[in-house]
Amino acid sequence: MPKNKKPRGGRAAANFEPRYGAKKTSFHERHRTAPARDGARDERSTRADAGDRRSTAGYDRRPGSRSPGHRGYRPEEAESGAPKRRWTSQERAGRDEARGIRNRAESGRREAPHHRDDRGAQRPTGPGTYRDDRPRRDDRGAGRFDDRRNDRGAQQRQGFRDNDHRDGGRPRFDDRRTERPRFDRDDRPRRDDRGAGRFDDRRDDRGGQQRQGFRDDRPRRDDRDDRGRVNDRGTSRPERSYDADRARRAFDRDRTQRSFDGERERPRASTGGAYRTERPRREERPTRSDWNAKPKDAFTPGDDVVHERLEAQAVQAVEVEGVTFADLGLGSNITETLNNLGAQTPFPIQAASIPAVLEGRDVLARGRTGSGKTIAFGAPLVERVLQSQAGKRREFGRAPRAIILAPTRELALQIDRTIQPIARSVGLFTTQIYGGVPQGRQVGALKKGVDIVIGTPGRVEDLMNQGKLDLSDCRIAVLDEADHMCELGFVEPVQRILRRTADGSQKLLFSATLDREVAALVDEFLVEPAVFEVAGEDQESSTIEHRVLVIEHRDKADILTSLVDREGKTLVFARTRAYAEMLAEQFDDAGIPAVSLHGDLNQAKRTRNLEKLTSGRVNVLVATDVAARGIHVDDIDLVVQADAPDEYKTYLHRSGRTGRAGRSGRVVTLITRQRQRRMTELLDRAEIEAPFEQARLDDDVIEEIAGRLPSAAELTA
DNA sequence: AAAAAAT
Repeated sequence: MPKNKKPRGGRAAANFEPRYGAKKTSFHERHRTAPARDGARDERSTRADAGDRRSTAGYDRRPGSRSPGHRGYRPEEAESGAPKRRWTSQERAGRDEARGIRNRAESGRREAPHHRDDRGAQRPTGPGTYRDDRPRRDDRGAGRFDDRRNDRGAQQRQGFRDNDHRDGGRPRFDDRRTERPRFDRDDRPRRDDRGAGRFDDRRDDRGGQQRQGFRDDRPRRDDRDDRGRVNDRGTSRPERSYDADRARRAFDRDRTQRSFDGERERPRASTGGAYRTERPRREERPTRSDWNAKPKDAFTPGDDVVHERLEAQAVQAVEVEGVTFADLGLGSNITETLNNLGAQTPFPIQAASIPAVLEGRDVLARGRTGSGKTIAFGAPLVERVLQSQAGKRREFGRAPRAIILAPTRELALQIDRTIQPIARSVGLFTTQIYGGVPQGRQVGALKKGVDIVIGTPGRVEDLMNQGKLDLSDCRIAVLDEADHMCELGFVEPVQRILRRTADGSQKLLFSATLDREVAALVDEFLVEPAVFEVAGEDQESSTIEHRVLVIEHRDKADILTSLVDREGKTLVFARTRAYAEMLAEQFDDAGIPAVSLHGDLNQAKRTRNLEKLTSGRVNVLVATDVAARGIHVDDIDLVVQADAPDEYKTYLHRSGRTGRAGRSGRVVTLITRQRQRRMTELLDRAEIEAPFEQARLDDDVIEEIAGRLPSAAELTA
């Protein structure tokens, strides 16, 4: 029902006093209806309006209907009250469901709709008890993150050594695009899986699996590819003329700008050559005469091999020994701050990307979150902003010079906690721009003037559109978790934001699983990017132990409780918010303090719950994939996947929450028999070796994983 | 399915 059809005002209001879904009434509305009521009742009713209208509506006209302790107790309701107090179908459903749950025993007595009841109806069914009206867990204790910076720095750096991602050694980028003149750009058709693993001489076979997996995971892309190929041959060009035009315009502008952008001093042929492939690629592709008609210099040689050169650009840890941050070109204030953050000497990804960023180049880098990646882009970003402002006064209300985008609010917060001290050490200001909190403070900061914005796409775009955030002077844009930011739903806001940054702005794309998914952005926004990754970040050198438990679905709830009933910090991943919430309550009911983290919680609670795990006030956090990427909590020694992920990348990111800082970590994934095949394929794609074990509730495996029994290895040792 | 704006 459209809102404006709601009965309102005058007689209508008098007859329908408990209005459907009308939770709030304005002062004016209430007083417009006043004449239709009798005085005394009106006064009460108005007071009631200020509270929960629905819970009192319709009851107040009969004396004695609100006797204490019997809220909603109304024996006469059936005769006189019912016609006026209609329930929405949702309420009715909730009531019926609730009655069912209570075996109808109490249905006569408790008729008032409890709001929680209808939630119960929607909750996922699962083993284990689940009571809706039970008082919620205690959420007292506001969490603050602030003072952990120093620790974090150190841990981040150490974490560098562990293996966030499996695909570390493999170039995933498709170079196909490079054969196409940039003017003829359609982002989509370029992506093609073929050859994804081809350059991986170590595992040809793997490559094959990977490619397949790539398709399986993303049918959407396949569609595009298929369509794209058709388009490439010019048969259905008009189909996407709109997109193509838009992209082309943006591109052309960008391109022109950059070609003559002396200030950026982009290395062209010379450095580009360093990233050039020696062997011709794409032999499986037919020649496109229409493309060849384009001028050769429409695209640079460096472009066509960025992706392929990934592996060759892998930075070896040895190569950076003895190098200091100062050597890389960072100023003394920044260097000192990095030291205070626990970063004495650069790690490979930093050693590689810092000079490139300082040169003004666009950069693509793979490096796990919390591995020094934040510093890898953050420190040179601060340095560059500083240089670009050298000699200038920092004006009140100046527009930001750099923006960093992250996929979740928690990650944006975390990035700011690392970058803010670096920025402040040279007198620059950062601010967080993300949703779920009032705009006031953020806008206030922008008004005063901020140099570096760190945020999530939604609020950034919101403020942009409100005219409160001006990115036109933004010379550097960073995408953290760039591949994720290129997924459906994210990529469009991100593109719109990037388009509003200064012409020719420098782009930095970072992720632990950087793959061809970023091609759309790379094609539009990056110019001769330098591509880096860290050698040796593979699963063989990982400190993470992976296991898969094949279980009966009916045992799942109890097995989960059993797994989580342990000493160390445990992070449980669930696929949906509702299930995450349910599991947290289930654990709590079982006497294991647990909190949840997902998008149904308000931001205060999200922040607080995460902090509870960080601080150790609870040991169990049940989260959706909101926590899969970037979230850095020390000492998580067990990751439980209550639901198996659908994508290998998700598996890698989730499991990367443990095994940090060289510590050991365990990842256990619960699946049912039917899922074994899919799981095998996923693990293949991720190049993870994990034994599958049948497990029942009281099996030793579970005790062992939870750490209540020594493992076989520990026994023999 | 989740995330990312608020209403």
